Amino acid sequence: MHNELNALVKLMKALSDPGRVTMLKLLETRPLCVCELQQCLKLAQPTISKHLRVLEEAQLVVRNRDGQWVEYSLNNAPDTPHATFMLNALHDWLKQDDKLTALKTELKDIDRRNICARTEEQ
Amino acid sequence: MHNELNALVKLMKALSDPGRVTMLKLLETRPLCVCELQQCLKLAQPTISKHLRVLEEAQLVVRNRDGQWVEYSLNNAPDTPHATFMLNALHDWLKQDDKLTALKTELKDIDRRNICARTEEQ
DNA sequence: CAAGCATATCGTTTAATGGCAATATCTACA
DNA sequence: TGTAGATATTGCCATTAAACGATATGCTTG
Repeated sequence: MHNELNALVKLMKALSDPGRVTMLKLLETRPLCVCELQQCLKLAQPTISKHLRVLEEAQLVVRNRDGQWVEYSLNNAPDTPHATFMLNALHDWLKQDDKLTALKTELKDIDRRNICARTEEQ
Repeated sequence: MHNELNALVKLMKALSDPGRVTMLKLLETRPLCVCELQQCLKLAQPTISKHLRVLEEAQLVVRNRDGQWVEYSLNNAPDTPHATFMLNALHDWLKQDDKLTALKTELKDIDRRNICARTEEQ
């Protein structure tokens, strides 16, 4: 279905989850891989992956393999302009959110090369 | 919960349903009561009412009683600027949607004074 | 090519959503 | 006041969505 309404609804649905919005805000800082997002969001790895797939299908993020990691970044050239529009809007929003700024700070100390998913899960 | 993130997610959730988006697009034409929206959307009256409540809680529409009817219109003075922003965005979107333009045309022939909900349901 | 880590997928459970019929509430008016 | 129409609420069912553990896949490196 090449329906603009459907695409729009899918985009809005993708933005309808606090975890996914948080991910997008974190990706404003820099591209991140799954394990880095997992560290920040304290969610199980499959949950993060699934959220990222939703964001990808809404054209909000793109994936690039980086060795053993998969790096996700904000999509700055989506098929539809709506995704870009919403990413720009989101960039201006939530600037005062303490939780988000704390997470972004925390991000500075996170390095994908120092993360072991198995052991961190405990 | 005076959380901007939560409010944002609630706003996006409200925009995550094709029926609700359609309602907002129709309300761009003029204020509408429940029975008029029901005529356009072909959904049961309680369903329309429930959708309108979601839109209202997201600050996207306001309600005003007009005699025996309740008139809903786009909210142009919400507490948060996000709702206005999204209504403006929506105004520019979906301009080519055939189904929507057809509905808006149909709207011209719809008059709340000629609608009898009970009989229309058959 | 085997081991190890990162990521994706599968299967399941629980919670949230959307739809409707039935019913309650509110307004107008005879 | 009592009847009728418009809207809201309630209760219920079907579908979707979110979370997780278990497991499969992919890449890197010994």
